[in-house]
Amino acid sequence: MSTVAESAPSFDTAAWLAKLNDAQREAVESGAATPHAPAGALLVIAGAGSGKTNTLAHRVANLVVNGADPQRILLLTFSRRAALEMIRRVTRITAAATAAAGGPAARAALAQGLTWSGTFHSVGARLLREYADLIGLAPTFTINDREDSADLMNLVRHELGLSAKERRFPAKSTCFAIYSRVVNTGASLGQVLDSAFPWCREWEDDLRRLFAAYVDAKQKQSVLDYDDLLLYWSHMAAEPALAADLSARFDHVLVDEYQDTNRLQASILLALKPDGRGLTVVGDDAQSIYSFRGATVRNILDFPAQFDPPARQVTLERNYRSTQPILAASNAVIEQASERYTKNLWTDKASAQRPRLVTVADDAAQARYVVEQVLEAREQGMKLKSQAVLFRAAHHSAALEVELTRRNIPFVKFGGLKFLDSVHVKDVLAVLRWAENPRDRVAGFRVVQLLPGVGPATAAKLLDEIVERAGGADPVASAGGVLAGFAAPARAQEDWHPFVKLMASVYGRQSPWPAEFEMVRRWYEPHLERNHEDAVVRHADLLQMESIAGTYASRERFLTELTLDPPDATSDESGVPLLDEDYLILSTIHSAKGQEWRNVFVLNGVDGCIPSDLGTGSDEEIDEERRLLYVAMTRAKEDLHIVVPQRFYVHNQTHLGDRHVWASRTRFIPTPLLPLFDAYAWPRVPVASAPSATGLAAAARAKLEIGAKLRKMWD
DNA sequence: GTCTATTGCTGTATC
DNA sequence: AGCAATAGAC
Repeated sequence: MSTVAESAPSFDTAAWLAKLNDAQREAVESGAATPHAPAGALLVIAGAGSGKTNTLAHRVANLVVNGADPQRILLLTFSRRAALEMIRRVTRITAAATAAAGGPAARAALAQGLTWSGTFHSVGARLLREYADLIGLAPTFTINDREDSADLMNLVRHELGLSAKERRFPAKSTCFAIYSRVVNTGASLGQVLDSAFPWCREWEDDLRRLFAAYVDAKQKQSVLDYDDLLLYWSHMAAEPALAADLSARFDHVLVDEYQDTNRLQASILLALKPDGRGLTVVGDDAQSIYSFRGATVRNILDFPAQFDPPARQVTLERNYRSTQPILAASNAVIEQASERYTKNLWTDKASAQRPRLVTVADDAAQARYVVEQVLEAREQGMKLKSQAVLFRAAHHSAALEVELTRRNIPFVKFGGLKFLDSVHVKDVLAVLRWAENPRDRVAGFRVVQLLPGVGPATAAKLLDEIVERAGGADPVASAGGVLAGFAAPARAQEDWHPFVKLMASVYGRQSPWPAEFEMVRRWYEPHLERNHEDAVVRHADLLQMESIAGTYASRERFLTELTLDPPDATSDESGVPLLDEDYLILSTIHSAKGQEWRNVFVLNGVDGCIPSDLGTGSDEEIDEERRLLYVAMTRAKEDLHIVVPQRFYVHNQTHLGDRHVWASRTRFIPTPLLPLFDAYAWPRVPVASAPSATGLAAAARAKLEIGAKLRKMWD
């Protein structure tokens, strides 16, 4: 086999790019022939199911094949799952492209990897650690997830005396949400309060004080929250001395899901590639569903005009995923938006089956319907894994989960509560985080209070002593000593020594990495048993965690990656199904992004769920909810069921407590759109007494209207 | 100072 | 249903 020359080899590109359509091919090849002198910015508007991932992967592969250095390619994706998928595809495509010409050199280069591939946050974390010394950051900084951040906010809130107000101050998670929104959108506190948190308006001044103190606390403790990863990065990139160095690291920057980035992220890109050369962004304005996180669709719409000459735009409109009837219904739903979108999807995949709009009596019937249909499809050879149930909020699947468990059908749920959020897992992680960074007050506060007899006051005293003893120096050196010499309260005496011993060991890194986890777990076990009735179940979680810990190279990597990219599936009590086993997918619509299944069920297609009654404030919010339904519908390849329970159970409605609510069909499928659906009630009326099909549909509609009337009684 | 019981309030989706 | 603040017992 001959080796490939150093210069760009000339392959028969037609062969491996032949499967792409014209638009895709343009997106792949535009400006990619000269990877060392990248062309101007490129925007790819890629509709749902238009082969976006594949196109992006081809583009990266094409760059590599033409001689680009994979390590100088920055590939920003929405999740680590997406990043892994991208790497897998690029590797495969590159291998295929170079095999004919016998290109081991290109393949070898790729094997060393697309090392800079990940989410904005994880790439940010890596860069910040590398540049930490230059920007006055302790390289051992730890990263707070949302809950840790809220806990820190809470500590600060108490210190400022905001908890003892006459009228109750906003909850810690609300405070943090407000703060985060201000940071991510770049709007003022007042604007954010007006638009998203009007009920907190009266607290503006106190909130401003709180946020200032929160920022101060983070800096003193060397902890960063998610937003800081972007914030520090953008400030770093804005610093001329560092900016040159940063942007010179990467020849190509490619961003997936650009519609879900926020202003901070856009500013980072602009700082990295001010003239747009080598910059490619891919996204779909109709699938923007993360504005609650500060994402703005303006990023993608305004992208071309940011550069001179403006970015080149390629639009992928051909859908390869769904059948024509599914696409027709999805297009009709999105067309009702007040905002126009940049494309219309089409397909030549014909089918006689329209998407189904199924009316059922209630939650329980909805669960039975789904189970029955899933099983029927499986009877006909469709694997459970090819089927998915999607819903707006994590708890919408509760009844279904019960039914699936009862019928012994394995499932994996994406989204919702992560097992990282459970107290026992957080306890163990807190020990490790505190060891990594003894300044981390949230972690320390939590750990010390695990000991019986130690409460907030004692914990605060101890943490103060550690910081005091260290002076300005790294507290790792002094923390062990402070612990050993601390006058522990009488009730904690018995537990104190083992605790000191444990911490001394982890501070001193006396055990190599995964072994250290085990040591911490063993220390924690008695506390677990003392505090929790269901210690056995929780213990199993910790063991699972331990095996996960073993897959990371070091404590620092483990902690960082886990907070930035937590495993996103949760198991039910029956345990995680084995990977080779078949299981049904349950997912929030948000977590279903970028995925596809042959058979898709959308739960609770009713007003109050989609749109969520929390998201019906403004037109923008309603449009986002509409896009959410659009995203859900366009996940389906062959069959789509939107289930509409006429009555569903809500809990904790203000003043009224738990109750049943009469629901009406989602406003996103108004009556004129009904012909695009196969609408029927389930269980079906027995054939003998069944009215004609149209009569049945009319009957179903009449029923719905009654539902709406009844619902109005409660408004 | 810590712990438990009680009462009142609460905004979804996620890196 | 789960968290936050408070009261009262140790």
